[in-house]
This record gives sequence, C-alpha cells and structure tokens, in this order.
Amino acid sequence: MRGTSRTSLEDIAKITGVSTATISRCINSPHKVAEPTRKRIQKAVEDLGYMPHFGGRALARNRTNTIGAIIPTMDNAMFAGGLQAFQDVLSLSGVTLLVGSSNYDPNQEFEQIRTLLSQGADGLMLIGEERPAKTRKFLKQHSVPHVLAWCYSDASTSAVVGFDNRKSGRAIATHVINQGHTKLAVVAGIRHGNDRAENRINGIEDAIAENPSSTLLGIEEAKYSFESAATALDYLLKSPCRPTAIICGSDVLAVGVLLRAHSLGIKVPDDLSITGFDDITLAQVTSPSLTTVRIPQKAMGRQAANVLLNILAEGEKPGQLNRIELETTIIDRGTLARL
Amino acid sequence: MRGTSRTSLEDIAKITGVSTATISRCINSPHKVAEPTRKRIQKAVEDLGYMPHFGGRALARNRTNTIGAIIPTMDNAMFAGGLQAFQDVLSLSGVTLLVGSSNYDPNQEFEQIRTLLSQGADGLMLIGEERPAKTRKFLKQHSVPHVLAWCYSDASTSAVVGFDNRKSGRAIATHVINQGHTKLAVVAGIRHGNDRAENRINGIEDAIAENPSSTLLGIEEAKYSFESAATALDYLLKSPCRPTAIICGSDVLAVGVLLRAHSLGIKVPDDLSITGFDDITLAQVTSPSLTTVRIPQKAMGRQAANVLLNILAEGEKPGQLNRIELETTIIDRGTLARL
DNA sequence: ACTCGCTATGTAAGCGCTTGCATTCAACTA
DNA sequence: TAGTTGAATGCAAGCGCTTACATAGCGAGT
Repeated sequence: MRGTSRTSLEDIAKITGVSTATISRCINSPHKVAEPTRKRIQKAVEDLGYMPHFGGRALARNRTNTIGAIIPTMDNAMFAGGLQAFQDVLSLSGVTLLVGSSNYDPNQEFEQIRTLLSQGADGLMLIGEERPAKTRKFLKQHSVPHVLAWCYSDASTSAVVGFDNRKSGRAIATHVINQGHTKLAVVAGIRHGNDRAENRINGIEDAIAENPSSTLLGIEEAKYSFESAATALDYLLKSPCRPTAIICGSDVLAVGVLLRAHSLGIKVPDDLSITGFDDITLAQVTSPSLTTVRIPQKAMGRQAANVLLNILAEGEKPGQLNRIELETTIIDRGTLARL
Repeated sequence: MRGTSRTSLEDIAKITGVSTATISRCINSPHKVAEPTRKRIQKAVEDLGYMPHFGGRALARNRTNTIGAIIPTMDNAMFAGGLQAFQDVLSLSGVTLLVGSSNYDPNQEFEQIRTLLSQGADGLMLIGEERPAKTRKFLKQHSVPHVLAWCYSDASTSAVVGFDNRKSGRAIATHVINQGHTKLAVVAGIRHGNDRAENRINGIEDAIAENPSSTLLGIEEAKYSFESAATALDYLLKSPCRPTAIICGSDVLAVGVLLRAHSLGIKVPDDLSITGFDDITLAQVTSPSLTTVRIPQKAMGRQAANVLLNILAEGEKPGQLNRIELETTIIDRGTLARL
C-alpha cells in the first residue's frame, strides 16, 4: 500500500483501453458490460490484483457496507459466540464487521462509537440499554442506525434483540429458592454503567420479595475475574449467618467463587450451592460443573444482524420487527443442591 | 449517517466563515491556527458533532491509521488475550484495529486479507507462518506491511513476533518423558494449513527421537472442540498398548480429553496423564487443573503492535528489530503424574 | 433509406478531505 | 518610508470511485 502506489481504476483503464466508468460497472454490475470487454477487464483486474479503494468508494457511494460492534470486553468468552454469529450473518450480505471494546467504561464506549462511525460504519451493534445522556444524544443527533443486544425492554426506543436480564435473574433465584434454599447471597458484576448486572440483581431481589421465607444476606459487586470473585466470597463468609447458596451474575464470577470454595475446603454443593450466568464453556468443565443460566448467544448475534441489516436496507420503520425478545434457560448441572 | 446527510467541513466553514482548509488544519495541527479562530472552529465542531469522513480523509492522505488482524477464530479464548494487548497498544497511537477471522481456512484468510486491505488497512497482523503461494504472492505484490505472530522462525522473511512451536512441543514432551513416561500419544489440532499444530507435533517427535526409551503410540488430529478431542481419546484407547500420557496440542483438546477420561472413569493423573498447550483460563479450572504450556500472549500482542507500527512509520528496513522470539513456559499443575 | 430503440461505452461532476502554493496583513528592520 | 519577514488564511487541485447523462453504433420496423 505504500511505496509502490496501489493500482487504481485508472491503471486498469490504461491496460484495457476502456474508460474507468466501464470498469467500475464491470465490477459492480457485470451484466451491464458486454461479454468480451468484461473478460478483458476481469483478466486485468486479476493480473494486477486490483482492489477497489475503500475510501474512494465510500465517498462516491456514501455508504461503506461496514458495520461496527462495541462489546465491553474481548477478553472474556461471554461475547465471543454472539459476535461470531453476528459476523457470520453479516458476511453473507457482504458487510464487514468492525469490532471495538469499551472495557465496561461508558466513556470509552462513546469514543469507540465516534471512532467506528468516522471509520464509516453504516450502523452499530451495542451491548445493553443504559448509557449516558451524552451518548444517547449523539446517537440521536446523527441518527445512527443501531441495535442493542444482551438486553430487552419493551420500553426501548432503539431496536433491541436480547433477553430480559431482570426476568432471568428472577428465574434463577426462584429456581434456587425452589430447591429449598432460604439463605441466599449474590456476587454480581459491577452495576455502575452496566444495566445487565443491575437488572439481574433486581430480578433476584424480585424473587426474594415474592418468597418471604427467603432472605438475601448480602450482595457483593466484583470485577469479572476469579480473584475479585474470590474476595467477594470471603466477605460473604465473614457474616455470622452464612448463605447456603450464592447466585452469581456471571459464570466467571461463579467459577471464581467455586475455586475459592474448593481451596477453603468448602464442599460444593453440599456445604454451599453456587449458580452462574451465561453458560460459557467454562461452566462445563469445573467439578462439579456449573448450574447456570444459558444465554441464547448465537441466536442473539444472528438476529441482531438481521435486524440491523433490515434497518439499513429499509430505514427504521415503526414496525414490531425491531424488538425481539429471546429466552434464557436454566441449565441444571452440579453446583446447586436440593436441600 | 443516512437521511439527514452528515455534517462536512463545508458546513463548519459556512458557520465559522473560514475556509475548509483552515478547519482541516485546525483539526490536524491546531498550532497552525490562530487562537481565536481555533476557538470558534472548535465550538462549531463540538456543536455539530462533526466527525471527519474517513473515506475522504483516506483518499486525501493515502493512509488510514487502521490496521487489520486476522485470527483463525474468535470463538476461542486462545487469541483473545493477545488481540486485546495488540489493540491496546494500537489505540495508544490512535490506530484503529479491524479484526477478521478465517476459521482456520487459508482461502477464507485470503479473502479476509483482501477485505481488510480494501477497507484501507495500512498493515496486517497474521497468525502463523505457512500460507498458500497465492496469499504470499499477493502480500508481496502489494507490499503489504505485516507481522506474523504465534510463530517464530529464523528463516522468516516477514516480520515475526512469537515463539517457536517446535521448540515448545519438544519442551513439553521432554518434560513428560522426564517424569518417567515412556508410552506417549498425541492429540493435536488439524495440521492442514496450520503450521503451529504441525510444528508442535514435530517438536514432540523430536523429543521422542532424542529419548529412545520412549515411544509414540499414536497421533490423532482433532478439531478444536471437546467432542472431537473426546473421540480422539476413544481411538487412542482402543489400542492394546495404552499410553500413560497424552500430550495435547491445545488446552481445549486437553480439556476434552480430560472430560472424556472422567466420564470413562479413568483417573487423571493416576491412570492417565494429560498436558495441554496455551494456558487459557480453562486450564485453571478443571480438576485436577491442567499442566500446560503457557504462551506469552500479552507480550506477543504488544510487541507485534510495536513492530508493525514501527514498520509503518519507518518503512521496512533490514533491521534485526523485526524478528522477536519469545519464550513459552511449562506450567506444572495437576494432570501430569510422576511415574 | 430513415427513424426508433436498444445496448455498450464514454464524459465529467462530485463525494469530503488534505496540502502546496499564493495571498494578505501586520510587525519589524534598515 | 520602503523593504523584509513570517504568521494566518484562502485557493484549488487532486485522491479513487460511482453514476447521471450523453453519445455512438447497430439491427429492426416502416
């Protein structure tokens, strides 16, 4: 791309003796070009390894066939599956995916949005509902087509494809309570700027409220790492009244708790039950393997892509297509005891 | 970005009453613009939420400050850490990262390379050394600045930042042999089009050759999933002469083998030793936790970024800076028994 | 033979930005 | 006072591509 300047339409034009317009047509709508000319052009294109210049094209067409996704982190399998599915669908439509990560920081997310848009993204996929007014205003001001994933709310003004975190939180907590647990505690992700974590907690509280025999002994927030989950467990265990079950806001947290329990000699699930959230690979491999909530990652990615492509193609109509709720399922494995 | 057409330099020019040139300068080299003008422009930019159009800029500057990375898969934690580090360093220099995945398929990799380049990537990061002649020719023809990671070879003509897979394979096999194992078997990734898998196997074979008391009872190739690793183990166990240790080409494979061993009632490591490769999170959480080879992911990502940025800035000189070998380390945990 | 209606191709404008060069103007210097 | 300098800004070309419109060429219908 440097030094030897890239080959342009001009170059091909010189070789084939036709105008750049014809070549452009030959590339974008081959049927408009006569057979022999087409052959000739295609050969030249092949020989020179010509690739259209993205910038030029973007300028002329005023769209890039690129869309951006911003996820909180790449470091964690949590979003990988969904993103992969998202990408797969996009490729089918010849759309390229740009990925950014925000590190769970609303400001970084804002910056990433700006970056991706000025990179030419035609639309965006974002995780979660909640964001600062500044960000929302920006999205509106530029009328950026976008879809939210990993969350669901009837009230959303944006297109959204996901599941109701609150409902799922309530479901898992109810499930735990139904196993006979009454003394519960929670290890959750950091709520600040993370509506998924927040809503899951709210859901758990809902369940507690609905089951007066049960009590919530504590809520610890922790970063998504084994270490901080372990620390959270330590706190929780300090209390004179120990929980019999710990509901975790993500599998990473649950595994962190599990590992710490192991090393403290606490038997899981006999002495302590633990549940996770996400059902990432990790959940299958621990001993005992993790009882958790499965998120429809693949479906979410796929459908989010479809919704976004649709918006891009048709414009945003006030149709019902733009809000899709998916269900989570509780996967019963080995870390939840029946009391 | 659609409907209401985006704001351009022209718009800002109209508002502020200066020429587009001045505004461009104000954005790219503020010191060239007088204080009061600058203030005025900055306000307008802020108010309108102006973002430079990537395409226009790319066209005018003939560079994009974007670089691409193509990894075999996103679905697997294997590359995530390295990629994250890569990205972190790039952001510091204001460079955006485009990520593509090839699904371990050389043809898809080729397509991704084309895509990323025509998206304007100034340079690329690729995984592994081996690729089809077509791809190599393409890279050369367009003199695409690039760096290879996850591999190392003195002979490489490209910039390369990584570790020697063969050496590491040899190291882990030697380690296993030193624990007293003589009957070994291998569950490796699919070699075809994957020089890392291939070289690791070669390294293991080297170690066997150097230790005449040891024998290699079988090599099974498997896709990177628990299921196919499990199947591979089944094959290996059919043999009348069972291995006492299975060296796996990746942690995912090792965990697959471990899980299957569990369900077959085979005790690990008493009845069977297992080693992994990569040291992804997974390796810490199994019981027993996995003895494996740690790859310097973060360092690799960081340094690859530096090398690439350097090449981009200075051009490719025949300096020694462009080839960096990193070391892997054996992490001894619980799946390797001393015989 | 003449027009009509195609199809295949060329012409040229313009997308938004950067940048070399030209211009202006004010502050110095001699 | 005239000349010199340098800072601040404007002018305009051009990056590579697409596309509306113009043109050319050709067979068919009259």
